[in-house]
Amino acid sequence: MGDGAVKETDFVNGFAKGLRVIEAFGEGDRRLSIADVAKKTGLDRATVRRSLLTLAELQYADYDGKFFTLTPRILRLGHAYLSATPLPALLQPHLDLLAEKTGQSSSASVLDGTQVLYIARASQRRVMSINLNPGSRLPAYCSSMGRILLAALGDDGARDVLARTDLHANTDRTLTDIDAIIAELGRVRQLGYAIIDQELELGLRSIAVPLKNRRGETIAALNVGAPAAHMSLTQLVEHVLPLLRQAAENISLSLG
Amino acid sequence: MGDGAVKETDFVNGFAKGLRVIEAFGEGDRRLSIADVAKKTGLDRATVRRSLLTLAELQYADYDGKFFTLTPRILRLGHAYLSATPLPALLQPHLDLLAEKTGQSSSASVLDGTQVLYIARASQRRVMSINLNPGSRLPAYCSSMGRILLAALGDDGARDVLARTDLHANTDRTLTDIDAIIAELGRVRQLGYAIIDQELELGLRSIAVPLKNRRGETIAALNVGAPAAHMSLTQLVEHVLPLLRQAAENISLSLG
DNA sequence: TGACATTTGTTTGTATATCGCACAAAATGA
DNA sequence: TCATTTTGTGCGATATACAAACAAATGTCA
Repeated sequence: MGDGAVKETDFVNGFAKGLRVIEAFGEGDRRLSIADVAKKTGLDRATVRRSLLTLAELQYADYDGKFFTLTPRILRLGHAYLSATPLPALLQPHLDLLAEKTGQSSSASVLDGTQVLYIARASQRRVMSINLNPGSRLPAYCSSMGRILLAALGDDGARDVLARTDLHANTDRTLTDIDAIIAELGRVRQLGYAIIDQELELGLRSIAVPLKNRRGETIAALNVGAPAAHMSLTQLVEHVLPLLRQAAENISLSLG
Repeated sequence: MGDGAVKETDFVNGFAKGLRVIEAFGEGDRRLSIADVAKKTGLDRATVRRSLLTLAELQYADYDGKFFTLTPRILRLGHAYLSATPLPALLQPHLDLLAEKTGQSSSASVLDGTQVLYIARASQRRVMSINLNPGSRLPAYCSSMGRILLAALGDDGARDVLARTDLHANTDRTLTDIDAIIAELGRVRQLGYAIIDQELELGLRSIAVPLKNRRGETIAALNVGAPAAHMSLTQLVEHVLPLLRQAAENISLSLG
């Protein structure tokens, strides 16, 4: 099944398919029928049905005879990561402080495929039209943290990711040309920070810096996002950037 | 396999076992060997091995040849719930506001078995020795939101849950006698709020109120937690309780 | 150190469970 | 009503679980 090096007998198909079924609830509707999930996942309806009934039996999902919905219990799975991994817990108080000092929202993320994956967040106020929390994903190519994480991959690595990305213009400011983005990543590397000015969503600006371990490797990105009406680009660089860098520095030190 | 009404053929064992494997990472160490997980879950080593290799193949886990660790990608699963369910997103700005007004942490939770399960949280400062986030769980019998949610079950329902709970004294103030807790739940019902004064952890107080839908059913609990040194019981009731009630009222209205 | 016991990871054989297909039944809509 | 979509169900082919055996690593003690 896998294209990797593992033997077929070392792979549990039923488990892998079940995980795809859970993820089918990620985008859009929370109430899905068996046929809905089958369409979204491309799995056989009979297989989807068994997976969903398994989730319902374990109370990870509710079933009203027609539609399935995930229950909060499914949060246990992500929590297994959040509680066991030191990084998110370590970041949280620093993000809280950043949010407090700037009066805006502050987040941390890592790269997951072509997307930025939020691992921690402190929100002072809701800044975007969508709700962000640990587990949320945004496209890397047009988010400030994504630019930081792509820049850390080097030109070749970044180009690989971008080649796999669906580059579309969320606003009329969005960079969608690979070479233009690669050039921007060079500036990001040189300056040590990335700024996104309404490329993801009109009215939203954000600035991000890398979080590095002792070996100088970028292990995550930190950002502060603000409504364009609240923060000019100049303010972001002059007022927020020093705070971000300070936070990154403090966190790096406590990484030990 | 299940003890419910589903037929055996409608249950995917491999999936159910894989989920148990993921949850094995929830408590304690983030680096687990095959044997570690087998011990924690009670599953056969060979079965655990294939589940873990499946997770690694799908990049939900890393494997260094000896230990497995979950990757942030596992957050996608919990996010499937958070992004698809309106309640957590609806709650977040209200919790943010509560945290800002009180200068403390504010959370929302639902009951999951004998435990309180956090579905949203706004932290001004870290108040507890442990890190809480969506997916975190605390025992219901000795937490303020737990008392609210147990009270909503009625005496019989609450007694059922408590009978299944491992009641132990976290501090010398913890109520561990079922009848004493049931009596307290009566007061909670009457007053419309629950207060925990260092029953869960020394130095921590918290106050919670129910969040009700239009039919008057309790669908979640909201709380504010504070270090005992920052908030007296009187302050909680006189200053925080009105804010909590106001928030619950506002949220109820926006439930439509 | 070296022999022995324990633990761990991996493989194998076999009974059993699961998959995906094809079809039946039920629901939905024109 | 009929057409369409969705759900439920036997069935043969295949995949998986379990137990047991094995190999490798690790720990223990004289």
